[in-house]
Amino acid sequence: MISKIIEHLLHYISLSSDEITAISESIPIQSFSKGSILLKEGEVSKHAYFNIKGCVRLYYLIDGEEKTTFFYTENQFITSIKSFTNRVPAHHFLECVEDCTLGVLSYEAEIYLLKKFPKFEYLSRILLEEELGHYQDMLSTYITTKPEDRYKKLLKLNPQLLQRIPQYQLATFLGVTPESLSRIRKRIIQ
Amino acid sequence: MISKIIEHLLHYISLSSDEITAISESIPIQSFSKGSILLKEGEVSKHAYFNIKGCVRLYYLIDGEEKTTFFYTENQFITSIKSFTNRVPAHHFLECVEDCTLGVLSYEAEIYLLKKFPKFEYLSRILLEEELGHYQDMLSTYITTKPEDRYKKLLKLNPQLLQRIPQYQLATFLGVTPESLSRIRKRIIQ
DNA sequence: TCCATTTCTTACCTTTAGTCAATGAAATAT
DNA sequence: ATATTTCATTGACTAAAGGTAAGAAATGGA
Repeated sequence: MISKIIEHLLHYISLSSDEITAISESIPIQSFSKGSILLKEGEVSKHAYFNIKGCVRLYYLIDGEEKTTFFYTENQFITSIKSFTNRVPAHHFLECVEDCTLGVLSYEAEIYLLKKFPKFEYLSRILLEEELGHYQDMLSTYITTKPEDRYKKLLKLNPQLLQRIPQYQLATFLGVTPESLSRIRKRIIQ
Repeated sequence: MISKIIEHLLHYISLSSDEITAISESIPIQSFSKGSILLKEGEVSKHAYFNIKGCVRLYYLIDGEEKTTFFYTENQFITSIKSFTNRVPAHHFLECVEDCTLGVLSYEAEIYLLKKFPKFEYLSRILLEEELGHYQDMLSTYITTKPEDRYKKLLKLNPQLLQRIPQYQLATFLGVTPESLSRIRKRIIQ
């Protein structure tokens, strides 16, 4: 089977067989069981990941409470960009919410790929532009809507996600406590 | 005087005199008076900007209310990335909060620069990585803190900004109404 | 300088979220 | 299968934010 990663990248760029080989060899595919920690607070992120299957969440540990700020699902790149590119400790955790199949790109492999195939600079730029667009949208959504609206939006645009993650993780992702999300759900149904 | 833009870019990359000339010619410097609208909701963003002097805010018009989601100050790039790169209408406005001096990069000029100097792909990637890092941090801050904490943080880390922008714009940026920000300020002082 | 406009503050009341504790449901492990 | 732990809901109370309206302060022109 042609890798899911290659398939995804072909949406953005054409790839020679050399390039496909290099990518396949540089980004090994690994399985992680539910609950696996990909990155701990205080560690320097050594890998970026491409999510082939499963769900990974990004969370902060603040006063003993986990605050989820992102869920990565199929066909998304998972990067703790500041830690990964600047080699500084991360302030968050990455955890598999489900059993996951991920492409694993080490820092060294990224450097190698970018050096060997300058074309990948273009690809990186395009992917980053897309990712940045998502983040601009998300930040705007946070500033301009209330938790209830964000829940409704998620319910409408991404109902499958709600089936995959526990509600207490969703709650902090929406910016409220689990109790409040429970009340929001109650309010909406009636 | 060497352009502020060149000066800024030299933090990331070395530039030949050819490259400096190309950048200088592709990114003309323009003045905008306070209140100027750089981008309207519904328009396709035709320019990216580099902020040499002044302050530009990004805001949404929602049910007749302006909700500010970003303030761009000196040495920041201003891009409505989704609209600019995908040639689709923006959902927000860009407005000068002060008299501004901006470098203006048209879509065509960006294409030209990237084509003529492949090295700029690298530069773009680095700048985007940095920008994405900021957005990841901001999103996290929004999810994990309350408005009062965000105000205190801004007061500590960027007190000058508070002197430059009206409080009702700051309020929506913090995710509250102007009245609530007024109450937060009162709470803190006492 | 004065007037008009804009911005900020305050008061009152309503709505929503946070906190803490208890209970019930669901998932997990042995 | 049962026991244990984890998760979701609910209630009672507290804290914070929203809505509305009025007035004070600041700003900007003419």
